[in-house]
Amino acid sequence: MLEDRRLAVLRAIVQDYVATHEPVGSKALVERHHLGVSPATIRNDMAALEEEGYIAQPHTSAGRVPTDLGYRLFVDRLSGVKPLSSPERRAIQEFLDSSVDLDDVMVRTVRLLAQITKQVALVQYPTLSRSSVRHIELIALSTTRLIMVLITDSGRVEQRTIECASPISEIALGDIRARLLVAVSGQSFSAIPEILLSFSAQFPVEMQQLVTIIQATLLDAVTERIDERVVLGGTAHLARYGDAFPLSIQPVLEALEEQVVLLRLLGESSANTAVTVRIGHENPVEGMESTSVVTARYGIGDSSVASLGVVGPTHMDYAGNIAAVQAVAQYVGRILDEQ
Amino acid sequence: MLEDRRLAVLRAIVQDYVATHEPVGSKALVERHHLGVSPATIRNDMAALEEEGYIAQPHTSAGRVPTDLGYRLFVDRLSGVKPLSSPERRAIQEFLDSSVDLDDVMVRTVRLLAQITKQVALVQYPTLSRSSVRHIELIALSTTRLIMVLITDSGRVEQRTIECASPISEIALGDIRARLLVAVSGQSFSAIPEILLSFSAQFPVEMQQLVTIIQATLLDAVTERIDERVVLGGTAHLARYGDAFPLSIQPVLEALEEQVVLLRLLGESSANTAVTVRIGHENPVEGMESTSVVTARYGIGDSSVASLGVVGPTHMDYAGNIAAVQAVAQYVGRILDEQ
DNA sequence: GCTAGCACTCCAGACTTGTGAGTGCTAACA
DNA sequence: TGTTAGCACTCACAAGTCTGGAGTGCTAGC
Repeated sequence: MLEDRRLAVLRAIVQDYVATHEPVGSKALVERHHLGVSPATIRNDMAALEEEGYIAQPHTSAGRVPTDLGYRLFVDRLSGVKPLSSPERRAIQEFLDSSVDLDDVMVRTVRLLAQITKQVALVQYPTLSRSSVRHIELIALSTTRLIMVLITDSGRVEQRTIECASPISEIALGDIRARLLVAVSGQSFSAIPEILLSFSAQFPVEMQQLVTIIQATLLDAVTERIDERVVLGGTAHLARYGDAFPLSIQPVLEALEEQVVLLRLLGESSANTAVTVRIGHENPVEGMESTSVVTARYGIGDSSVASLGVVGPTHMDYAGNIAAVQAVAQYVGRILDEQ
Repeated sequence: MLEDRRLAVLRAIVQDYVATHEPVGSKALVERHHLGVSPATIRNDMAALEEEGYIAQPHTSAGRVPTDLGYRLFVDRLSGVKPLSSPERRAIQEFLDSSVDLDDVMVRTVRLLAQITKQVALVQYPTLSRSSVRHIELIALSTTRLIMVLITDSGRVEQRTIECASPISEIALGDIRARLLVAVSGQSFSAIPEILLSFSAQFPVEMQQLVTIIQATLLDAVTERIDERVVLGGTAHLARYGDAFPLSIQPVLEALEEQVVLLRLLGESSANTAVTVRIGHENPVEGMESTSVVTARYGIGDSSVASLGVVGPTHMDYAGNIAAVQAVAQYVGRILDEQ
């Protein structure tokens, strides 16, 4: 009972603080939420909450502000998800439905997510490790340059230009192309390295150089992780906080320019479908100690393939953002499924 | 002579203001630049310059600040380019030399430019209108979906997925593929629409639907302007200005999220190789009245194909930025030439 | 266990004041 | 005619002071 009210107080503090960005005091609390007790009582609860580290005072005689720990408790036990309205859901559906290819889906998703949440949005490209080769093409651009185009069963196209020291004969190239096609077509990416091991053996010594370089390029293409690409959008929302944003937004903007950082932010979400929230210093990235990250895995079929999420100040609307991230993750999975 | 000194005063004001971001007064001016006259004289010149609209006072008893018009005059007649140091040049060369494909060149360029100038950098993809078709491939992904891959002589790969209402027969597809290859291979993009006009006539009626959709997709691919893509980087530099940046950086960040806006910013630079500077309200984009844009065309061979540039506050280091943009444009052209 | 009351703290905003940078003007000078 | 020195004037800015009010913790009583 007592315990219950204390949590209610914490919830109220978080909600008010998120709404106003100003320290919230005991009196304002009883006025805005019908807690059924007097400010004095709330003060006792607040003292206890502060003792336990969930809230803090910027200075004496100021209201309380949730700590990272407080947000954590709020998210874990108190927030609940705020379901999207059905017009919102419909908007998502329609918006994503009209995308034409993978790049387009990614760009649209990031825009959508940024727009709904009014935060910075991140979307990671789906991993290709389970892809298999649909087609491979080798085309000469000049006597010493050629291009390799790799098409996967999911319709993804990868390209590589290859520079060769000595001139390439059309015949040799055709030969390699044909054999390569036979060898790898239909094979999964993960099987390719194995296959390539013995591939060059079937060619005469004078072609070895060319074969080797083509082989290396293909190997590079199938082992390169496209899922290390992250699309970013909505950075303008950062500026909206003005002074309310702790310190400057510069370190945050800087961090967000690094692909590596974006990947770390999206991180390894634990569960498969659940939404992960990293609050403040729980975040592994330097310079982003005052931001929170809400991420979810999205999947094609029922295997999860990559993450997406939003980044914002710790005093964000967790319930809303969690709902949005979850919903978008679901829809993206569905869209990719269809394609 | 008098005229000369007045311009020297303007130059000094711009330089000091750019360095300090604070209104500059007559006394400070004679101290920092050896103008050989007294503050009182400078004041007269300043009054004249203000009269003519080149400088302004934020308020009485404050120093002077250059107006957009003042910057304009400075850029046109006073600044001169500040050549890059040779280590800088070497760094550019090395940095760009190690790029592997077009996307990579674009990304590296934008990073480089942002880093050198400490501003937001923009790089437009080179136009393809003079490209020609090297190879075209049609590959079935499922019974109703196929992918078209178009490879240009410059090594650029364009892809499109095609959805078909009725199942596609392998034989029909092979047929179309072969004829399409004959029809368009080696042809320039600009010639393709003409060629396609009569293309579908050679197929029997039951294949018309498929042929039509493939045709439409190809047409779309060759007429789509890849040069409408712009890469952006260095947005974190915007935040560096803090309060020094007039108003908020939010509208600027918002504007920069729109591809269309980026294109307008890069705009049609007049001359071929010269650097174009748009100052403050000269800028065609709403919300960016207090930013300046320095752009240059870059070219493959000696035809100019696209633009790159930087965006920053009007009180930027024009001499430095102009030099950097020019140099990078040159190197990028050279790199693309080699490829 | 809750509440009312009270003394205490201390920020935020309003107001005041002094300082100094900067100006424009005028009169003298070269 | 252009330059300079001097002077009175303006006005933002910083520092200092004051005050109201929001918020707290504590204690005694219900």
